[in-house]
Amino acid sequence: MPSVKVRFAPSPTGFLHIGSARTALFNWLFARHEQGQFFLRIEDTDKERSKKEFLDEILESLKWLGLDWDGEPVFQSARTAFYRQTAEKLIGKNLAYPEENAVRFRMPKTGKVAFQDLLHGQIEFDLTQHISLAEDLVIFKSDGSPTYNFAVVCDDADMGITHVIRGDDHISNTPKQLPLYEALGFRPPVFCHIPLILGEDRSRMSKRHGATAIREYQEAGCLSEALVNYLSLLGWSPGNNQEIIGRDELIQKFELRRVLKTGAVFNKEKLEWLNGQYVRKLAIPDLTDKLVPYLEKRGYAVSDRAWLERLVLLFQERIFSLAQFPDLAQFFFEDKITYNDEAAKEFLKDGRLAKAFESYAALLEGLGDFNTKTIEEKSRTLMKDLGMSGKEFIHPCRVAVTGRSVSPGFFETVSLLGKEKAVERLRQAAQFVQKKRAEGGI
RNA sequence: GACCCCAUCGUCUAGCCUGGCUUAGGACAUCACCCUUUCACGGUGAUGACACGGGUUCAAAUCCCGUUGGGGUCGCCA
Repeated sequence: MPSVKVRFAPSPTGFLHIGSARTALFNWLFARHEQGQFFLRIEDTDKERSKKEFLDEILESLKWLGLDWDGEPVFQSARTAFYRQTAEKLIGKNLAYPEENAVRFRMPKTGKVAFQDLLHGQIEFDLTQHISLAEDLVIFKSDGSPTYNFAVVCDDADMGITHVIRGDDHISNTPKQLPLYEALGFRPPVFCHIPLILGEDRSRMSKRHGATAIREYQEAGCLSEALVNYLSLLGWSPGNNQEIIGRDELIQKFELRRVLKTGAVFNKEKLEWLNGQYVRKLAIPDLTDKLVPYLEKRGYAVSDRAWLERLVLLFQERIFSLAQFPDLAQFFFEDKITYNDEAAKEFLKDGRLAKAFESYAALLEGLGDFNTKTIEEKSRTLMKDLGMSGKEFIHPCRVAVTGRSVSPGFFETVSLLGKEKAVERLRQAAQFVQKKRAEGGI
């Protein structure tokens, strides 16, 4: 039993597309599960459209996803001589011929081309009925470079690829490639055509459906393990009801035969949910490390690591992506806060507030220990003295201190914000409500 | 249009290969309730699907055929 050899063959004519990434993932998972090899082949025969920066981004995205490849990537642009020699052989046997500087392969004109697809079973094409198969296939362009279908066959054979796992949009390329294998005397690999990732309207996922570049997901604060988990569940499942599966477990459980034949619609909400699950599982120091770049991007520099980790702990349960963090925690970093209109309207209209804020500011100012427990105890005593309920007191105070109606636990927030800021903001709020009342209410 | 592929809740899916154990299971989303100082997390519950029509069979989501629907491909792009 020869060991499994698969490949992922991107063209550096764009970023790593989410659909391509899933194809790469299935190849990688299959190779690792079978303890085979996963190669990278760069299909850069299109001189016009191939760009170095695209290549760099694709490689970077693959690394980020954790899809490590074996050996060095093979570049088709460096193998023109090999393709040319192979084409010469065909010409020598009169199986191909030059025509206006291009070379065409004599396609068989009658009969059928059939193959066993690992997922679909027998697939066959009647050569007399399929329009695109009627013409002789161009294998070398007049600019001297090989065509896709030719280079693919030469390389897959030369690299000893045992399984070609690719999108099912390639099914129609297979009957063009098979006669080439035969003419060249190569044994064809096992083909496995997997379904595409679809957009909401069930057409192949593209930019108009939303983010398609892996990099965009990375930048939006998606965790790579969550994306890998999500992508693996698009068109495949372990067979039980398991939703959370890490990389190692994926490798262990992945079976090509369990891949579905139906295209799957990409669902952003479920990805977010899954990402949230992974965020929740992270150790605080790790999560903090991952969050720091997002803070820096916003210009929020934090020198007190211990404080930051306490803050991260407060938000770990409520963020779905890393990029949300600076927004949700904004009031911890900005000196000045502005009141959210709706929040102010709803929670800053109680006539007792000016006095309550003043008293509360004074109380906090006098506190020795500024920990959550002490703050909560003293705060509750104050509420009682003021004759206010928890809701009547806490909601307005939250708006006073954070500017919004949503935040982590109030007492934790006050504690972490620190005495100085909390007191200052409460006094400002006292002035604010007084002024508003003088003007005739909010 | 021709050729090819596909068809279970709105979405991702289990079950289909090896027909009965299925009043079709889980997850996301939605709704309700619980927890609670808000949001979120967590918990409980609800709504919700075998595209249709023929066969085969004692029995079909599961096998076969057709219809319909959707998608993909028809380049000297990859």
